Amino acid sequence: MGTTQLDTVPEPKYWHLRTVLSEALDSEFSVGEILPNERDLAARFGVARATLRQALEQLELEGRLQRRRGVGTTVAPPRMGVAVGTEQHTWPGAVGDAWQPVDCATAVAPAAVARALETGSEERVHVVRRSLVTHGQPVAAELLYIPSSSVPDLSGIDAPSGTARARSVLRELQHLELEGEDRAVELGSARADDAKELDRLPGAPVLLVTTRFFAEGRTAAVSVATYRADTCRLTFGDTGGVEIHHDPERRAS
Amino acid sequence: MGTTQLDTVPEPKYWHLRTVLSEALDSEFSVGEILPNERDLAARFGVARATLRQALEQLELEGRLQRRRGVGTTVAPPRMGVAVGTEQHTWPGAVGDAWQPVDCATAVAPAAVARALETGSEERVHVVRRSLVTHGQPVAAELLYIPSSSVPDLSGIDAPSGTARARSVLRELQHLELEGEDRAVELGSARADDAKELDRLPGAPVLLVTTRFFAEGRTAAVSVATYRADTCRLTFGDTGGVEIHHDPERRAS
DNA sequence: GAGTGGTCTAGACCACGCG
DNA sequence: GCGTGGTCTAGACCACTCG
Repeated sequence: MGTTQLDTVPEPKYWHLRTVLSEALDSEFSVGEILPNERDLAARFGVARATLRQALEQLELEGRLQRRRGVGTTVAPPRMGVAVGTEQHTWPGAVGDAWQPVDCATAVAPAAVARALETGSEERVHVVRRSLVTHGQPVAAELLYIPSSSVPDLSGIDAPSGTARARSVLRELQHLELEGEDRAVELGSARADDAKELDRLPGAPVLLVTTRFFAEGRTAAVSVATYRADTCRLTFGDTGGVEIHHDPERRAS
Repeated sequence: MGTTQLDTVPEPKYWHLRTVLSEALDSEFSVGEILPNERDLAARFGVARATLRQALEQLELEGRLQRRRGVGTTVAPPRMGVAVGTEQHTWPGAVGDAWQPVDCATAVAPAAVARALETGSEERVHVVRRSLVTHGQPVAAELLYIPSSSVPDLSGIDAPSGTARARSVLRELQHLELEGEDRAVELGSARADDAKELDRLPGAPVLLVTTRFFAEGRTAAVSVATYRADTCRLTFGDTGGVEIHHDPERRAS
């Protein structure tokens, strides 16, 4: 006998748990249902609460669960598709744009943004804050950096800041002819203020979408948008995208 | 005296630690440098190792650090931009495609893929595995699902499976006229096999890119690509994208 | 106030890479 | 074999929500 050594590499407990829970979610729970609390679940599976939590974190990352302090853990609905890039490019704030202007101020852009805008690193630019809400749920927060040179006729316009100002800046922007845009997506963690706006805790995983807007042969505006990674699927192209991931019917019958 | 209660809401230790470490990375470390080990760092900051690890996890999620078991924690280089969608659409495997075919088999597609392909849920399709390596580093793994109807002339071709077969299937695909494509990006966690291929642990955060390819008025192929979220920034559009995030020079001088 | 998830601790052992 | 990060435990307390 001895050690037959045929035992496969031991799978971590939390990973195995994740799988077991995932299957249970498919077969025994429906969307919105509340799971037993963490202490009970941990006891039921015979693991420490921290281990159980590691498994839940995975499932939350995958958009399968939603946890809220003081409330409980619920089964999340499938991720919602959010259209990010359509084939026909338009300025932010154009008709049909679902984003809501929140306010506007002038500030010095972060160095990397200033570089993209080719403004001096001391130069103040317009910063329009917008937010995207779908089905009553906050989905994304955006900061739009617009140098004065892109909105030259913004002079004696009424409000110095606030929502009205934001609308004015966006309106002025439409006067430029948009020549193209350029986009990047990466993983990030929510800063404290974004987290609050998105109704998440600081450090929550988010998808950062950075867009450069080109006009008059230069970068006329830069947008940095923060999407909730747990609830969103970003779609590109006109047709809306397929919902492929996590499919309970995976196993062939 | 009593509790003046003016103390702000206590920031979690791990979050504060993340900030402190982040600033230290900017000012005192350079790319590739090895940090002190976790036990030492925890002691230095007077926290438990688990707390310190929570802060490191955040920084790894943000692409600032790279941790490898048995080796240590190093300062990560800036994320590399990976072009995902170019304006001129082409089939996978077209000239200039950086993906490497790995092998090919026939299998029953996951239910959601089968639905997109409009094949029967029992029908076997070609599954081409490909991988993307940049600068000697594995970056992404892909599964390409191609129904037989999309590659009708794939008959007496030599190899029944393996890399040669994969190439044959891709070559056949070029004969169709590509009418458009459709893409979605979401956060996921690496399955065991993907994790291995990407040189990560199971559950590592990844960006899932799902693409539908249209030809002859239907979905002719579906690609599911898994990108390392820690090292990649996905770029869309022709110009390559800006590197905006994490910029040490954030503070204006 | 009771119950939830979120944070934190102090310790143990394991899997891996490397010399 | 040694040092690294990865997993796991058993417990404590905190912050939040809701009845």
